[in-house]
Amino acid sequence: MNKKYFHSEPDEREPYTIVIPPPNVTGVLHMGHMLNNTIQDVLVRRARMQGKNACWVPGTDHASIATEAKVVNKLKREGIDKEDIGREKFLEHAWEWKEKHGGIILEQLKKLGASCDWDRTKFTMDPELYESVIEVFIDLYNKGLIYRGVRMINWDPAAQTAVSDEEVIYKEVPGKLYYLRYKVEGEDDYITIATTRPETILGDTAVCVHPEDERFKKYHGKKVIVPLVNRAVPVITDEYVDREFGTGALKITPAHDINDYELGIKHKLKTIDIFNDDGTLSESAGLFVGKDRFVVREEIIPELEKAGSLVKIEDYIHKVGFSERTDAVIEPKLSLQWFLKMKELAKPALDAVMNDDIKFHPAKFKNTYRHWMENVKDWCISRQLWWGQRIPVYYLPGGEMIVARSLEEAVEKAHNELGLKDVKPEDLKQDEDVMDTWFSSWLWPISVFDGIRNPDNKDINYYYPTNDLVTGPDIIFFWVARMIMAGLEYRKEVPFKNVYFTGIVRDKLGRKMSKTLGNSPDPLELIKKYGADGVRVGMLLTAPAGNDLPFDPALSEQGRNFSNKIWNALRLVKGWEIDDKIEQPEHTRLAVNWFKAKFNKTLKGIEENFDKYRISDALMATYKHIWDDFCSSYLEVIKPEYQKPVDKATYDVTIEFFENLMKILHPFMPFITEEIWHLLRERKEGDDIIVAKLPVSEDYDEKIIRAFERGGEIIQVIRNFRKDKNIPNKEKLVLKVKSGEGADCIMYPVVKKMGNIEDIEVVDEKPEGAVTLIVKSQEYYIPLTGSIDVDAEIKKLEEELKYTEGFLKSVEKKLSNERFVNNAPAAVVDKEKKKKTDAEARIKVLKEQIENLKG
RNA sequence: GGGAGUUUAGCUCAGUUGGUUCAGAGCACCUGCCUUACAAGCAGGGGGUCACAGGUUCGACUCCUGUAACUCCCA
Repeated sequence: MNKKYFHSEPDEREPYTIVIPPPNVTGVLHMGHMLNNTIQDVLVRRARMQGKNACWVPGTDHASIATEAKVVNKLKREGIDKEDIGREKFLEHAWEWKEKHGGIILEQLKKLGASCDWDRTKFTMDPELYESVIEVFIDLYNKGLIYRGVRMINWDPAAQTAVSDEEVIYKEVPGKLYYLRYKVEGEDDYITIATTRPETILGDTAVCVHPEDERFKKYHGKKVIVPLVNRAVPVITDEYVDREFGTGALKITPAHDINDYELGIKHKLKTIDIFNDDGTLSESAGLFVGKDRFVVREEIIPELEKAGSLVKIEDYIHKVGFSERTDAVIEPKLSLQWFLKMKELAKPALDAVMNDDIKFHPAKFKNTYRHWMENVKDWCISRQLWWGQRIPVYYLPGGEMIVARSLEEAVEKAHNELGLKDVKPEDLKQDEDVMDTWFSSWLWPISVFDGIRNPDNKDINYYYPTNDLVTGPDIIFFWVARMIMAGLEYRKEVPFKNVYFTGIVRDKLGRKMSKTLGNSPDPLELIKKYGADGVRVGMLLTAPAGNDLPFDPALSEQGRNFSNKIWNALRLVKGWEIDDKIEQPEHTRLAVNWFKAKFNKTLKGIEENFDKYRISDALMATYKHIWDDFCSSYLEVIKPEYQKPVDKATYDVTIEFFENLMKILHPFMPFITEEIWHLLRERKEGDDIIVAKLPVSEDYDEKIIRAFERGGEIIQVIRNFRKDKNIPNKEKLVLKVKSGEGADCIMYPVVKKMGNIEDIEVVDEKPEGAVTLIVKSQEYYIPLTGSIDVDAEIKKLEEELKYTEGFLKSVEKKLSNERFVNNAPAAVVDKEKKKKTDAEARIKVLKEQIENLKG
């Protein structure tokens, strides 16, 4: 669409805003994106058609670890080492890479039909977004929420950077449990410990036992000798130790295990860091220096055996943390990092969700959210990388820290605030690290409107808070929670009103789709095969909120078939010859009235579905309404006889119906609906469906809907009758109605047309040689010229009778239960009574029929 | 190990405050049709002890308790 319909500027209309969850700039479109963005597009298109000023802001994030890794690899292939060319040159390469490969994903989204405001495309490293991040860092630092400290962090030895707790994935892997014995100092006795990581004994600074554990009481206060390195370390006691695990004695390596670290602080133990940043052993290990941790794990065993320290080895399955980005085994490591205090920020953010200022769909994720927020830990926001916003902190040779936007500002601060008048720019050294990518993303709903730097600008005031956020539950903490914190901190207002959590797209076997498994279909191939509309429908049909979605490419086929059905309906309608002199037939008039009512009823249901964010239900309702009600029912009724023209009134109203149907379908299937819209009638410039006014449901006549249903039932028994008796549809029949209460139905003209009935007339008695059809308790007769199979008829009727009698019995049983009649609400009892009389009437009819046939 | 959630037709899921508008939908399956919009279709049809066991109630898919299986999150 080149007509700028996707673009939005603030005006007097009500805004409707979505910010895209920014995909990784170097990524390519996968099925998860398809689902996610299809849902956003449905919401945006609907809002636009409701007359709101719809704005969907697209963009990408810089994905520091992933992108840096890619650029490093590329340079490596060219024989260039990152360290050799230095920071600035490296960043040039990174930008070059971004310009070349970045944004492919946005082009792919366009193919899907995503109606983003492409003029507003943002990138987390754009100058204004970069600056926003820096401003926020400085602000939070000044508020005392950001601090620098040595903490145990998750170290990714492959990317050589710290990662946050959320970026560690724990997996169960088979390993070994090694039993090692430590000699008690000065005695001929040993304590045996169990460990999964024998290489870390080089960093041991204690052995810990449970204070109550009788087995070890005699060792309290003594020292043991760490094998190989022969270091004497104390035996300490702590209730943390699980007596059941291993031998009940635990080796303590404060530098390389988070729990050991805590114990180390508590018991004031020494800390020996035996690893280098790349996962090899350092000088302080004393042995195996320079060798990789996993190599050492193998090599240390024979050494331990030689030393007589190895007791036994058992197979053991344990959980190991892996880096989300590089899949390297995470090394807990002590490191100097920047942290953001979370407690204060979390409190209001938790409240906002719990009191429904922000609604989660489905609501079950409130639990997950609360649990995390109540146990929130400080966020490690520094990354040892170059691709990202560099931490705005400058160090003086004396160790003083200055937080400043620029070197100039830092120098100035040194002069004026610290009184260090002779500080020169070259004396200052900026922190080498950059910030976590999520530290950009958490500002996204604000920073895309420049609301951090210019908190009172037109865009932010108009578009913020945004309406809906559509994302996966896997990043509820990474992103959703933190955006809420940032929103409340910087705008004093939630960043969005609703969060729609999609499911995770899986393959037919229930496996998560991933590149490594190769089980993900290429979305663009699918689009080529089934059309963007088809794929959109296929995705949405099986994707209720929060449920995982086992994707089967065949689902897109259903979507394509639906497109096909619509094209055929158009072909039918546009193929009619129009005659403005003929009258509208009665059956058509009835069908038109019925369809109006049915349309409004369906529309009401769809509106309710959208209110509850039940997108797939809304689509299914639309789908059935078009296929079943419009194509199978309405068009079949009004369809003129072969090669006969249609009256003008009917044609006009049918086009109108068609238009309305295309409108309600448009958010789901933008391409076909726009095309059909222009084929339905001549349009003026700018009369496009994307900006058409969405119909709003009106009151409707329920009676006519019920009457049509009844007509349908009659048609069905006639059709079954024809099939039974092998009477072709072309042969006209006469239908007689037994006189009485239920004899009338306003839809008889429709029945005549659809059942190919010559005439419907009311009679008092069953005509000679006629077959009886029963709808509810109303009798119909069809006179037959040939003979009828009396025995078969009787048999059928008797089966029917038996069933109805059984039914009556169960109802009577209920009604004869005094406690039911006394306790149940009157309406329920009445309903049962009605059922009873209906059943009785039907039984009477059936019995008479059988008598007649036998007689 | 701690917490949350799920369990309804072959598959994916609806089922609001307990009462035949509650046992449903789509797909798949079976049967018959190349009927002049559409075989990517039309007309019919079969299929579920609502995970299991108890309990509350006149009445339970729906409420309570326990059991089992699966999923996710956290450690």
